[in-house]
Amino acid sequence: MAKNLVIVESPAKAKTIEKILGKDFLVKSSFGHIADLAKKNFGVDIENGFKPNYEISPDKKKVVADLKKEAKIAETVWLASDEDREGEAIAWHLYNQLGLKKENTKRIVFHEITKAAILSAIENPRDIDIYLVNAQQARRVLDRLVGFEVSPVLWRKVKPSLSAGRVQSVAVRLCVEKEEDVKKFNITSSYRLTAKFYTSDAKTELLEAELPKRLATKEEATKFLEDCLTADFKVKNIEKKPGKRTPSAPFTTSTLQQEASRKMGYSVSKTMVVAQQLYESGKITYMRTDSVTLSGQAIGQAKQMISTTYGEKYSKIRQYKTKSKGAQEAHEAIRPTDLTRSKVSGDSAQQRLYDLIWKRTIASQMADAIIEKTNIEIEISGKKEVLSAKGEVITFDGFLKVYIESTDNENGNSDETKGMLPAVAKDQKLEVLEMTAMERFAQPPARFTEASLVKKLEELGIGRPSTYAPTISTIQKRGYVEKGENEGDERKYQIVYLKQGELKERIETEKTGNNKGKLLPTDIGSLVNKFLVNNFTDIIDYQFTAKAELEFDEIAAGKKEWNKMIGDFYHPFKKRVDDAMENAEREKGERLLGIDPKSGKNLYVKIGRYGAMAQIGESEDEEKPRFAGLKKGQSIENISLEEAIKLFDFPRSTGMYEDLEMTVAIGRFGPYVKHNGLFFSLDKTDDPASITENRCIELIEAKRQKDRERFILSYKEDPEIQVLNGRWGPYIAYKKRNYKIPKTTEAAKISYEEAVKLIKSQPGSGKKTSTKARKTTAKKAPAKKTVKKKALKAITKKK
DNA sequence: CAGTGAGCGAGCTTCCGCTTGACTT
Repeated sequence: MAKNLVIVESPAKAKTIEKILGKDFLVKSSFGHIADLAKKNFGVDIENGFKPNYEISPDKKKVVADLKKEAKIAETVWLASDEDREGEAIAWHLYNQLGLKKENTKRIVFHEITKAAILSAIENPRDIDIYLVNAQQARRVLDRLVGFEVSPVLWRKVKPSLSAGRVQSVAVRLCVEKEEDVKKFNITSSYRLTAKFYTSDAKTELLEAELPKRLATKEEATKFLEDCLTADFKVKNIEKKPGKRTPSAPFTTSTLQQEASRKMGYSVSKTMVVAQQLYESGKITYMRTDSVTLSGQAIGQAKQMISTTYGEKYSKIRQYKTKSKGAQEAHEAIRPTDLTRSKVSGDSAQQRLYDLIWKRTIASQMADAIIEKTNIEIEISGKKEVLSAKGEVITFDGFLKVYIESTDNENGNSDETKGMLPAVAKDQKLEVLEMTAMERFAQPPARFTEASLVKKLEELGIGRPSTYAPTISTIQKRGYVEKGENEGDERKYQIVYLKQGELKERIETEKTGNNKGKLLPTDIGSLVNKFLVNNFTDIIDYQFTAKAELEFDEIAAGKKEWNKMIGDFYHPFKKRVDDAMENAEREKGERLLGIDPKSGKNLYVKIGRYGAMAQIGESEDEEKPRFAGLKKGQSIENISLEEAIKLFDFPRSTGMYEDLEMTVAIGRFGPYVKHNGLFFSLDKTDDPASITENRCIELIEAKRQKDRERFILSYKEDPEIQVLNGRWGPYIAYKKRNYKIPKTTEAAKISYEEAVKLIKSQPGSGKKTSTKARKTTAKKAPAKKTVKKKALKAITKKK
């Protein structure tokens, strides 16, 4: 039996630490937070100083029971959760929920998992910092109040099941406003003038130069080239300037997500899944961090590695400081646990992500790259304008030997790719090969990608490393934003050029407006944002979190009561919630498109209970209006009358199959074929307006084939029991519930008796209908809730 | 989960941060 119980947050960390501490220590994990505000009645007692009502999270009951058992028999319990606000709260909840005693409980912290750091932590225990815990309670309660007060207003005024929150609503706002900027942007064009010269009679080397300013119109560009037809060119000046480049700091969660997105095209959640795998197999340090700090041991190892592999002059020890506000720095930067390991085993995603992390870490401890910048000015006889040729030569590569950071510059600007310039002498005459004036369009602001939105949120101090990926997926799941799929449309541009003493013109095309993978606000997203901006300006203010953080800091310093802060916020806020509930206009985004030619009635588009829809006729009329949902990709803002009229062409009969009619319609989940009471989804490439009878049959047969492949076994004794192939391997399906099959048994050989045994031994999973039904029937009359609501209202009215 | 959309009124939805499994298209 171990004398000491150490509790950390992550199980992978527990394993490592147990090895370091040896047999007198049992190291267990809490798996993050163990307690949270109750879900019902806000989980906060608003009338009693916002007293939180904590309960053990349902999925942590087992963990807590286990920890309690171990704590009881341990001589000393060491609470070793992270040293930040949330970690302190975890320690406090553990203390309370496990019923620990002050005399044998110790709070310890460490920022890196090394023997020295952990032993030193054990030497220097402290008490739980209740001020820091209070700051966390304030944060938690604030988020609950904002989320659970504002969301119901949206259900009432926009659409059910929507959500609002301190973090997600700002994320949506950023996307909506970016889109407005893009729409407002005036795309102008100008002419970029470039020239190519021979630098010697041998005509072997070319010097490329550019006119620093743009020419406004085609006329101006043509005039300029005409002037050059007879001009002489001469090197006016050569200037050389030294420069350097410095490596970036080691990865944090946010910068790792950005680089993995730019270099490998990973979504932020993909990056986190792969990083977690690397972490769990001990290859990298913790992947949810806002710190750029490397441990002394890692820095030492890097120095050693770099010196032996590349030479001493490539090594430069660097300590980085975080630039992001609100960073809590409970961990190290993300780095390989062993820097001598430049490659790891694992699948290709793991190898690539590891490679990225390894290179970034090593580069961060390497010398600057030294470059020489050259600028050659070229004179045009008879003109005052001067052409400029810029070049860059790396004289010492330094960190560039292993790592080059990508940028968000999507146009691959030619400025970025400068090379070495051919040797020329001052006053040397140059022979022109060609001169080109190319029409270039101004670039509208870049829309956010998942990763660039994370970057922006981090800059604003909104959200935490553990929530960036979930936030990005929440705003997509709620339908506030979606990823663009348009790879761009063709655009023509003009070129005027000078070659072999002649002036010519031509037209070329390029792709523009590529929004693939960019976050675009949906109708719902824009509408919800409009509603929130109008009614809850301060909550979705970009500074709201930053201001709250200042107050959390005061609470953590013991200079402010946390419930006082919440009270100061809540009372005016609640007034606006009530006001919006009562007086705010319902936000439907209604737009009159025109007249439906068939009925002569008005055709509208608006947001309904289930999303964007088109409507023919008036809701107030005696005759019910006709409705049709908008297709994916259509929006209230852009849809034309013609497109909207087409939506009412469904359901449409497409023919017969097996003596039964097939109809095509557009449902909640997209277009489908209905046949014999069953539904078959159309492919993305199928157009419901023109799909043929044969194609419908094909779809039906394909689905049937797939269902057959899913099937493995059934039993004579009870045909309701089936062994099926699912996304995660074989499972047993019985009466709409699903049951796991142990990995050791072969699915195809399960006997009826075994199957029954498996079903009996498990609660089963799947449709929640049964549990939900139980819940609702067991619930008593709901009178209580409404009474309480009314009582609350009366109280607020009095004030 | 599969043709909803008004209204009657029930019951439900919802937050952020800390962590992994469990999830069954």
